[in-house]
Amino acid sequence: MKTCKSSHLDSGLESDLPCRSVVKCGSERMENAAKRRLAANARERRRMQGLNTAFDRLRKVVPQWGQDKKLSKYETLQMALSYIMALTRILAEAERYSTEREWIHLHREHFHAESYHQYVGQKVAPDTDSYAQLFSYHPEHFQIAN
DNA sequence: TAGGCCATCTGGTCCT
DNA sequence: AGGACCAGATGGCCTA
Repeated sequence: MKTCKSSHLDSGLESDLPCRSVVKCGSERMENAAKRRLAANARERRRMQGLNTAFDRLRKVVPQWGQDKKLSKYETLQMALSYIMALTRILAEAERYSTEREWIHLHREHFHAESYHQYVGQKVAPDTDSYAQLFSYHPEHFQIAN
């Protein structure tokens, strides 16, 4: 990379250039470089903050297994992956067993009786055990998918 | 105190 | 040229 100093010395035209002295030109360049660096740092900070906001939003829609500690970024991604796959599976099942009666009957066969009653009677969110049956990711013992 | 997680800085690369 | 994205380095904080 050519420096300001060397280009000025190479040209030999000092009086017509905006930087009258080599020292001033060098310091201005360094000042500009520092400014650009600071601006880039700020942009990078904003970018990472945006990324973290997205992770927070993802954490809110992904099951947490009643954990008081929030999921790490890696765990959040793994959980989201499993969650999406589970929901996809449920949708596929629902399509296959087209009527609601058949679909509920299917789940009575697959879930504990108490989960079934919760689902049918109260329409409340299933407990975490039922979730655990639905999809494979569990924070304590997940494996890297490959 | 070691290990995990995270934020930030930084230089490189790619894209517009 | 400047911005976005990425990966490596570094240091701080927290927990077992």
